[in-house]
Amino acid sequence: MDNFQGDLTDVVRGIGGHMLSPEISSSPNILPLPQPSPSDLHMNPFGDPFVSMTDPLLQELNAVTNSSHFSTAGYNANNNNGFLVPKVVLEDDQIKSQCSIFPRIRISHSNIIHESSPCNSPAMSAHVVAAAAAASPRGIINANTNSPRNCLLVDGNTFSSQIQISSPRNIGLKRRKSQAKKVVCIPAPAAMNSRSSGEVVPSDLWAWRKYGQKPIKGSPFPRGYYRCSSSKGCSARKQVERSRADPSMLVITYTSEHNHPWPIQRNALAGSTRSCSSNPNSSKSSTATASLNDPQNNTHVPSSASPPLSFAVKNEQREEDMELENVEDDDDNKIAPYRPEIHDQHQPDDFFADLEELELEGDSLSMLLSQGCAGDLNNETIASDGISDFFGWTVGNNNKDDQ
DNA sequence: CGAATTTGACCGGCGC
DNA sequence: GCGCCGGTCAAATTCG
Repeated sequence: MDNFQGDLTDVVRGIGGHMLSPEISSSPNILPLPQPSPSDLHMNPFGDPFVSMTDPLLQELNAVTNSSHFSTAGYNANNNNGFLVPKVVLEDDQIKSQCSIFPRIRISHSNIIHESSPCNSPAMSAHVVAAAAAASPRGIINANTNSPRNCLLVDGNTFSSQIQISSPRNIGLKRRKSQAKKVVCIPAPAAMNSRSSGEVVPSDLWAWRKYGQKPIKGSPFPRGYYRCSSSKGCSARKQVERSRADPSMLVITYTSEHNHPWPIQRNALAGSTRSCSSNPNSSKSSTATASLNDPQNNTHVPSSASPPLSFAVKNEQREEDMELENVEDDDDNKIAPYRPEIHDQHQPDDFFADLEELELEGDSLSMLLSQGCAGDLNNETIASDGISDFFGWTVGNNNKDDQ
């Protein structure tokens, strides 16, 4: 499929394509799609669209979490609309088992719509992991959290989301030069993006310029290094690598913050990746033109079945800050504040504030999906058009916005 | 020809 | 102190 960019566009496209068929978009069973909030574009210094992106489920999650306790029960009976009651699980024990250093809160939330089906069916699972701690002395982040646990099923497709919050209790870990990091784990689209490596470079609203690539010990996949080219002097960087545990997943680590507003139009400055700005019909340098829906072109995606489309987001707290915060942070649930450097924009004071916004006003995904609903919905590649428009991602003829 | 990517070299942190 | 490793630099290459 020429329209498919083998990057984040694919992810969202996949999301939209799976989640929002025309009938779904108009179905009363669809979760309400809140209106976009201007703050959505300002709450994520990393420029990670998924960070501020709140899936519609999060709203229910919020509703549930606002209740007195988290339900650990499974799905309940359908409601009148055919929804299953979302299961919200506080999986603290699980987190503790994962990391004995930091107490964490982990919220799993899922929903099922219409009908049940295996999560590994043509699926879209959003797996959001928010962690404020660096468990590894070297700041290595394990974002291989892509197991399709909880599923939201939309018209036979599944969706799941998880929020994992980690509170830094990094006492005893030796300080190491590190920066605030945010990890996004997304399903790797077809590997057709870059010229030689074939590695997929997810695109987002920011313009990134690759400045290096290194093989990572223990991983068969190299790690690509990108810096923001949306604005000169921007220190934002990201690293893109495939998950060694699940090569079908891409782990994107955002470091530093953008020191400039979120660009209205992508690639306002030079620095947009060729793959993003090039003609989507170009077979050579267009970003991974293969689709998640096209297993034949997914050279890096297991051919068994369409992989669950999932992504995870993890916050990393500066270890320096952690240590400082440890002095005053006696509350396990209090996260050391992360202070982005975008001065003229509202930014959360801490990660929980971030999460709170994510829940309370985070409706980017919904907005995206909403726009996707309003877009061309005539086939499976549909719904992401609105999303792509929103992010300025190149989809089809949308790349005219790049100029 | 300008811009983006590639890739080897270099640098600094960390463990031993 | 040395080596390993990750991250960055910058020249060469490639592309539009």
